[in-house]
Amino acid sequence: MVTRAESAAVTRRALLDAAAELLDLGGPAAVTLREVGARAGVSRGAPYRHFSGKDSLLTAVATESWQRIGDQVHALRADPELGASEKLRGALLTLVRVGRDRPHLYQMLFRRHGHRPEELGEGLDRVRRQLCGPADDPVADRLRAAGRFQDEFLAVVAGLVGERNTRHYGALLLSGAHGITDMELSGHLDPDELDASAEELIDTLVRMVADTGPTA
Amino acid sequence: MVTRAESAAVTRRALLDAAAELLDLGGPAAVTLREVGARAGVSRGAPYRHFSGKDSLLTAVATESWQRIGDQVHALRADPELGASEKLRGALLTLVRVGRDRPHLYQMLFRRHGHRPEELGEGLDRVRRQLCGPADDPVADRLRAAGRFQDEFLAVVAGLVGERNTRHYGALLLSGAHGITDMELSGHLDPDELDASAEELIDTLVRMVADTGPTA
DNA sequence: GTTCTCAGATGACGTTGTCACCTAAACGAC
DNA sequence: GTCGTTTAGGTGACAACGTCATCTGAGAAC
Repeated sequence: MVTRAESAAVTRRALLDAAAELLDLGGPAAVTLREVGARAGVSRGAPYRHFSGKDSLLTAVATESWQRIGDQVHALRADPELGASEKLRGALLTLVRVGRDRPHLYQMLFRRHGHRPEELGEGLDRVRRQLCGPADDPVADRLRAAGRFQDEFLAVVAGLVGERNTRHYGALLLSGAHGITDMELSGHLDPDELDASAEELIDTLVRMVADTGPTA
Repeated sequence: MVTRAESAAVTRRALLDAAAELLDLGGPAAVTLREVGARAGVSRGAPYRHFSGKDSLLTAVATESWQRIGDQVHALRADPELGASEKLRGALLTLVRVGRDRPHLYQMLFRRHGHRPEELGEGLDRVRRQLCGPADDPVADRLRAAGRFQDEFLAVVAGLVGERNTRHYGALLLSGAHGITDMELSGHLDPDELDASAEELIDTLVRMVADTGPTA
């Protein structure tokens, strides 16, 4: 016999997996609640028993990905065979790797929420709900998971620059790695125009911070 | 009397303006072809006479924005009262300003296209068309407009680092500014966790490049 | 055994992007 | 001027989507 809680957990897992798979294949537009339900072996309305809507489901997928990334940096931080700058390089390249392997998922990691739905006329209720509505639960979870990753990352940065500069240079390094990844994914790092493999850019960034950070 | 070409150009302009306005108000989801048509004084199907679809319309809006940004950097580059590092700082802050003033438009500037629509099963034809289909004309225009901005930007960078390093450090600076902007917009630059106003981060970045770039 | 609870199924509704078809006015050739 | 052509724009229709109200049936609580 299968308890109800067990079966619900299995379904929830299957929904998340199906959503992640469809997201990888065709981006957010390909994540149809109908198709997600079908791949999870349930019907179109079933996801609403586990998530408040499509946005919430996609946000949950992003949350799990942030947790995995945080775990990876945690493991990398504990590796005794790596030096401080190697750990930092590895942590930054983790973002690049996720971006290359799963570009649509990467986009979800940095999705914006709730920007200026101020004066939307009288219609467009659907859009307003989408922007203002579920901005409480799942988004907060995602930012919390991202915060855990940032804590791990800052611990790595602290090994390279002084305690006093960790938060500032951590933000700079993180923004830099994200920007490099995002520029590459969006096709704005044209090799004919810019001398710019992501790895070389990150190496330059790490080197500059290692040279400047501790003494600044 | 109004010639047909004039009236069509007016309509096209009105469509672009309406789309940009709706984009600012509620993001891409709020840009409805029906509402765009209504605000432009035409009907729901009229936009298809000027753009191949919704994606093409939004891409055209982004293209115009890249052109404006390129013009701004061009004007800033010609300003005789600014030093090299001030010009660079101003160019980078241009991106930050666009991101803050018009976050949804900023997202369109770096939108991805055509990622892995490989094995999408038998259904989902709509998604496949959306990913593979109009990836020829309007996207190329957008990247061309962004390239013009990059040329202007690289000319600014060349004033700070040597000719030999311009393309590499230009890519690094551009990626850095974009990453900083995008992290701020997506809520990942928590002031409690990271010591990170966008302005300070960009100042640090410019200072590091100015110290390291010319000699590397 | 009876009642409650809740995961899931189903029908329905409104909205959307997109297309096929139609209309009429500007245009070019003569 | 007239006549066919071109084309911006309007309209009807269709499928797909997110979402909700409602129903059903099986585990859980007593």
